[in-house]
Amino acid sequence: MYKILAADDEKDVVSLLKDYFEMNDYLVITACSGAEAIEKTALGPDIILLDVNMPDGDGLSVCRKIRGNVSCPILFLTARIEDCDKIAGFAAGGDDYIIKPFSIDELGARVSAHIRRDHRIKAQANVRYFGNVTIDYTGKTVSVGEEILDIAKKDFQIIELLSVNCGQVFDKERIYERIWGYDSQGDSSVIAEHIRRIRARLAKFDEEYHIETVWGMGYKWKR
Amino acid sequence: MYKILAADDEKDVVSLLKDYFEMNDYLVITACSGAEAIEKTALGPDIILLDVNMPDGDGLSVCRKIRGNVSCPILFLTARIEDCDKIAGFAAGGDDYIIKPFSIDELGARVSAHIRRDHRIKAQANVRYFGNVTIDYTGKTVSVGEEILDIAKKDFQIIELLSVNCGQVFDKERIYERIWGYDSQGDSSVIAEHIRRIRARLAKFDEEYHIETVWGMGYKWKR
DNA sequence: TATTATTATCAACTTTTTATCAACTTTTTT
DNA sequence: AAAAAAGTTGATAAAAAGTTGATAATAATA
Repeated sequence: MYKILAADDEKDVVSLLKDYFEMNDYLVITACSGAEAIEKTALGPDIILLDVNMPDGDGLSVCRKIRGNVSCPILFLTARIEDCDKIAGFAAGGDDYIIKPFSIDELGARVSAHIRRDHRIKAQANVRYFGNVTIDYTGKTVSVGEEILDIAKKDFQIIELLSVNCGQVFDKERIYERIWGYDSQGDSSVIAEHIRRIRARLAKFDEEYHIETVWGMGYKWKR
Repeated sequence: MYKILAADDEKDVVSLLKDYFEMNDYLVITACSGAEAIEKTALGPDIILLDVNMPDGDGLSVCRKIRGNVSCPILFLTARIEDCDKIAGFAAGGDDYIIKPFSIDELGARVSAHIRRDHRIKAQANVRYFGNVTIDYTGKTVSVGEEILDIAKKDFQIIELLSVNCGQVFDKERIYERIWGYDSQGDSSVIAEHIRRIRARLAKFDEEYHIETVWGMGYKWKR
């Protein structure tokens, strides 16, 4: 299930987008201001629909901050053709824009195309090596030396989150948000348990721990 | 404007790459041998396209020298599928490979994806250096030389507050407000104790004090 | 120099956070 | 439907962090 972050200050537009995409099995995160949009990038959307003219701050500075947080494609929504040049100048490789009023199906088609393209690109070159441990993000496997470990889905997701952002500390709430979804209310012991199992699996073949506890702050992946 | 270093002994390939990427607003640096490629890493490319089978020296030793010079992603070009394993074994985190013959647009897409990803990662790494002391605000670590110190949460928060606002004096109440929160009622000896522990940890490996007492006023971080 | 206010140090103590385990529920596979 | 695997929960143990108060040391001031 793909996550869409839809940011627009017009409530009508947001709710239209929400209804439409939820009907099509997307998970929709909404934001009604630039600031809110920037915050919610933390939830790791697969694509961002972004109105370029929101009241707080000028559009492009919001974009720039968002670009700093995520690498997913951004689809800019604009009511003014004049903005297109500015957008084009700003947009990164995978980005695109659409002019209001737009056909919702047209938007839907583009969204799905962009997500697929982005995932395809990201699916390439998708193994990393951490000492003895090899993680294949495409094949969803973790191996120590020649040995391929049995890693359950949630466990793999945690490994993925931490190892991709190697060295960065994630507290339990953050982990919960990213993997279970932002609205679930996390029990910290759930994560502790998953971490324990991951460590147990890794330790069986590798003396390295890889997931390090940072007391009071969370966990991080060590290479 | 991004810099690409394109290294291949086949002139045709090099000029194809040069034309294509210059058309797409990249600055292209070319090299026709391993030695030349190593030299030109000094120009600080954002990505390196590297043919693994160049005549001078074996491919991987060239790679290794390049890796020693730069931290940007390397995209290996290879004509032989057999090489892929070797490459995979050598490649660092952000690297990738593509097999000849390749679609130039596919290559273009990957190059742009890799550059963006690499820049994003580098922008995230949030470290500062104070003499011997390195503070990683993302990884929540403080190190003196090679030695990573154990710093507890509150201690780290104090270090963070002071070092980010290096040179500025914070009295104890201010520190309390910022770290414990406005409503908590601070005991000055609590902070004194934390400061003591921080100093003890730093002093173990570094003669520098870094946290300076300003009599009657508070504490400040000295670089 | 004596006095006072401020800061430093230490060790005992309390609280918070994490680890571990076993039982249980849910989901997936056979 | 049964079996197996994955995921969740709560109780308890263990570890680490945080706090406190008594006392010593230090700097500023009279």
